[in-house]
Amino acid sequence: MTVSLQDIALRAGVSTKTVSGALHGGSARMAVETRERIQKLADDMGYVTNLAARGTRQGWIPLVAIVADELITTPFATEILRGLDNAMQGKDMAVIATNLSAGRSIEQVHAEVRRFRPRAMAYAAMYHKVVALPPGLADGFAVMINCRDADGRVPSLVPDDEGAAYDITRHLIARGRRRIAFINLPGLLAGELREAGFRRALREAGLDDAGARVLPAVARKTYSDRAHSLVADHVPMLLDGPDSPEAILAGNDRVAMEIYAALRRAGRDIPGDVAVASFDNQVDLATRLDPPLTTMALPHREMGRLAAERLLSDELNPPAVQKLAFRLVERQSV
Amino acid sequence: MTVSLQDIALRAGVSTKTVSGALHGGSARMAVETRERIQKLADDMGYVTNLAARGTRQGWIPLVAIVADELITTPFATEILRGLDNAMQGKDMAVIATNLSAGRSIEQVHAEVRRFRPRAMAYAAMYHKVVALPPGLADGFAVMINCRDADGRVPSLVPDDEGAAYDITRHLIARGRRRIAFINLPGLLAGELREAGFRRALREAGLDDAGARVLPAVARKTYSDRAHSLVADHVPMLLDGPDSPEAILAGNDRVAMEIYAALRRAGRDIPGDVAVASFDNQVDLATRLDPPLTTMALPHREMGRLAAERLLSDELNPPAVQKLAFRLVERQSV
DNA sequence: TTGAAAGCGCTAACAG
DNA sequence: CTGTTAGCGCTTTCAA
Repeated sequence: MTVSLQDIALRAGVSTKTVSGALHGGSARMAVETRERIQKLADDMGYVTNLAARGTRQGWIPLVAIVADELITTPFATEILRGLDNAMQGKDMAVIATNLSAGRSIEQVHAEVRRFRPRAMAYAAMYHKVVALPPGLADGFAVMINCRDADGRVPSLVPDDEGAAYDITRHLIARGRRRIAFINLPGLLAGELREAGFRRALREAGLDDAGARVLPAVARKTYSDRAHSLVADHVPMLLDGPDSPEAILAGNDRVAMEIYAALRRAGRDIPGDVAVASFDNQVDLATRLDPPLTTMALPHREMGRLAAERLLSDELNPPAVQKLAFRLVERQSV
Repeated sequence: MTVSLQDIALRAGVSTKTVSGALHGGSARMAVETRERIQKLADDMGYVTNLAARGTRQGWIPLVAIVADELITTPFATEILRGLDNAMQGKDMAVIATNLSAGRSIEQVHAEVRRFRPRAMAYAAMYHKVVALPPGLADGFAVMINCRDADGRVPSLVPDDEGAAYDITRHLIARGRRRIAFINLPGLLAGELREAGFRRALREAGLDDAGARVLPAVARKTYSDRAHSLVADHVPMLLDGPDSPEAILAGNDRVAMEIYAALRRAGRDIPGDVAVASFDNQVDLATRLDPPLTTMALPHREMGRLAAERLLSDELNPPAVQKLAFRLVERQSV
């Protein structure tokens, strides 16, 4: 049924080794005539390399595995995978992604995936977080994406949330806004870091960071898309209170969208009365809001790209935690 | 370094066959005592099955491959993959997905992927479309997802666009709306089918389908997210013209979002003055619009689930083209 | 119930 | 420059 090197060798009247060399043997010196004859023959016979067989010899299959903490379900994950995929193009590596869902521990999934003998594995998280990797797995992953190992033993790629909040806040200040409120994502590492960056920017600008209003976007302890939103309560409260804000910073673009609706209901103009800025750059949304939303784009693509590098390199002393900068995408809401 | 069956056999003082049987041999009869002793030993020694090696023997690796027409980049793709992934859970199958990007032909990618000796392959498209599979590949794919083979030789799973448009239009009519406009997606099979369903529903209700207004959402020949939108022009024109519509059907949720903005600018209430309905159910968006959007959810998850079934079955005469129903998600815009 | 040996398709090492 | 041989880790006969 399927044709093997041996079959070709038989037909060509040479040894399997010769065929192997002719087809895969890189720059091995060999009569050009023979090589071409064999390549033609292989083509005609419909030969397809058997990577599984090669794998037994090499000890690994040209496969890179991502163990994802629910990651694959989010639109952002696709950006990470895209970055990875692009970087893998031409490297002759396939990407295999597994979700860490429903009652499967990291160890279990790690072991399951390892059976395929991938070249390397990465761990990826949906939200920026700290992950406590089980002891035995310290060197089971070549890199952690969008998260970092609690023990700091595995090289990590994380977004620089603190810096991003600092940057966007400075941007708002530079545009003349001084009273800035922040409707943040509660219970998330990203939110915590962003609050720090927000306050640092205020302090540096000589604004009162002690009095700064940082409010949670939802009623739950931890932000979730489905949790009951508080935006519709917060915004009128902010507008009617003392020191009505000149700008509102949103925890993400969906929150920003709700802020738009609330401001509109209150009859305020964006950005005339109140500027709005945010984090994520969920393109579908941000470009279609009216006015289009100024927001900090997460470095997802970049993470994927760097992860690919790390996965393919054999470097011994990779950097521990690498913080990746967001990108300010200026539209018309500021 | 890595421990093999032989290593265990040596330590246990039995043959490799015995170890193989003990660890993977299903219900093969064997001294329970021996089996348990070996399993324990394997565990202690940190044994991990080598699927590549097993693969040489079986002829395939427990892997299912998706060749995707740009698919992975869209949020909907994740739904298909999720459905697939869920269905594969417990089947001990991994999913490997490859993009068909930048100058790589279907044949090329198919051959590349086949080298891994996957159990089966599927072809998936981003938009509902007809794909002309190269002659040789007719049985290279076990199933086509979100598209169908031009020659109808490969079993296909496609969304029932015609039926969905029919259903949502009937829904609008049932809610008392008679003058309905449709801002559709030009140049796409989905749009074509939906227009047919839309018109069928109008005809059946005794409404004038000849005079029905079906307008393209963008200026380009083929719809794209980035093409220049015509919504802001169409909506006022419709409202100010004769027979101002009581409902507007949108080609997708993003278009619906723009319709919301245009109606708001014109001072119309949704759904008081004009009802809005749509296709996609892009949850982030649809639930957050004000009012939340009534829309037809695409059967992506279902496609993934059914694809998994087809990929794992050896059935000889699978159904040719299977149309999957959308699901009406009622919110407050109608 | 267990063991020995062959073979899956490939590549690496060593001869010729 | 090409051929022979051995072996990767596993499963599958066929014997014991």
